[in-house]
Amino acid sequence: MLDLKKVCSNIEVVQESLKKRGQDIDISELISLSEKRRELIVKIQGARTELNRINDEIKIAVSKKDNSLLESRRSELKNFSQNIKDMEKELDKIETEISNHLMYIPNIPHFSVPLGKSSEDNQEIKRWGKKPEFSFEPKNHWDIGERLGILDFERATKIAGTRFAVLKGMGARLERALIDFMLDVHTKEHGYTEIWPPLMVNTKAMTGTGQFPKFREDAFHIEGTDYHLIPTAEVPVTNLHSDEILDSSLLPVKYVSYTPCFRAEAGAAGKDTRGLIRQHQFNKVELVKFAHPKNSYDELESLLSDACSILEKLNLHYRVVVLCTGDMGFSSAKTYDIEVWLPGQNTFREISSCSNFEDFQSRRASIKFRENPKSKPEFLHTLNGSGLAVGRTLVAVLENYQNEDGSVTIPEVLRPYMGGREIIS
RNA sequence: GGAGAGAUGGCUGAGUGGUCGAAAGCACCGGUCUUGAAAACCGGCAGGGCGCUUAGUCGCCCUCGAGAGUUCGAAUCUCUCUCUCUCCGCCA
Repeated sequence: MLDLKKVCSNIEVVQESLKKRGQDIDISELISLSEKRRELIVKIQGARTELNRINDEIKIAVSKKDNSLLESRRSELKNFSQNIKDMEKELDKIETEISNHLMYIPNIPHFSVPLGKSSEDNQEIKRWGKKPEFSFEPKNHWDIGERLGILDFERATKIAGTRFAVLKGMGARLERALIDFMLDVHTKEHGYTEIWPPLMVNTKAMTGTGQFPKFREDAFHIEGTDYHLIPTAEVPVTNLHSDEILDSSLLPVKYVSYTPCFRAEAGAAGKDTRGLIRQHQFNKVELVKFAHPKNSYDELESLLSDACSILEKLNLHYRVVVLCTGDMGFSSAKTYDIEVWLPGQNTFREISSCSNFEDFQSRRASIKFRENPKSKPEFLHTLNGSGLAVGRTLVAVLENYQNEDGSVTIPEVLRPYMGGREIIS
């Protein structure tokens, strides 16, 4: 959520930034609502001052037992206070409308974000490692996995439906190994604190991080409750500190959280229907930071490098792109995507997305910090990034480490997590 | 699921219709004292919004879990909701 005051005093900047995102939102109504709000508040405050003054007279009348004065004031005030209540109802209506507007306005892109319309305009800023060379035609992960008996899509369909998978034997073990490996790296080498949160959250939490109200359709909802399956650990972990004021000496707060993620994938019909790439349920290790506004972009760079380190340890070829203004997520001010090389599909695929939300989420969820004990609380900056998407990492391992005979070599760093095993065959 | 109790500032906790945005204690911050620290003493210390001819050690307004109601006036009375705790039952 943007700051109403800032929107009103920087109308052009906001309108311009919406255009950059390819959004055609007219904010003139919001501006006039804001004007109305201010006028009404001034009126109500004046009336209340008067009301409080007359009430003080009544107190005196009561203490002096002056009943005639008391009676005359009473009838006078009854209408007066009703009038105030009516104005307050009107104000409430206006404020609801204002928030309805603000909740649907995306974040303003950081000045360093390249201008563009779609993923075509994203800019590659880094490339690490080399494409692996094969003396044979590399296969898709679903072919590799099904032949090894470690991936089963058909039976998953039977018990749930499309966009689900069953991992079996060494497949399930590899998934678990990846989770464990990632958590160990981030907690032991990068200083993140591990969090195991609820996998279902309420509407308030979903609104705090920006999923709701605009993207309600993307989440699974438990009927008859206010519980929603989390689409990412970002939601519970960021909201961990909602309605809190943190001491600035604690910043940055760094959390890592492995959770399953649930996405309805509404609007993705026909996309990535085969394989593990796009599932209704997948595992992800998520990095979340609460940072001081003055260095949140440095924190974004280190978050990105923390995520990249996992791919480097696994020796997987990848590139990093900066998302352009038109391709960025709703809440983000700047996003890097990490894309891993998938030889079976002869392409780079997103495996992590690292964003700085600045104060967009912290304003919604009310997460503040205090510079020193005497200063006013300010909104801090929130960041997060996948470190990494586990299912897609498993895909990358299968496709990059496949052998001609259909077996898959286990990357060295994972072997301790696989009981010392070197190969899946 | 059944029965009961409760929700007040960073924390503990007083407050049952007006002078209460709120006692007291703890924590924290500043000061006096001290070679330094502690103790003691003094002072400060909730969040949000609006205004301004003086942008301030400024003025005003709101907020005692949330919402609605009674009343001239609600932390205090009534109703609804949410959450927490205790006991019993059930259960991974």
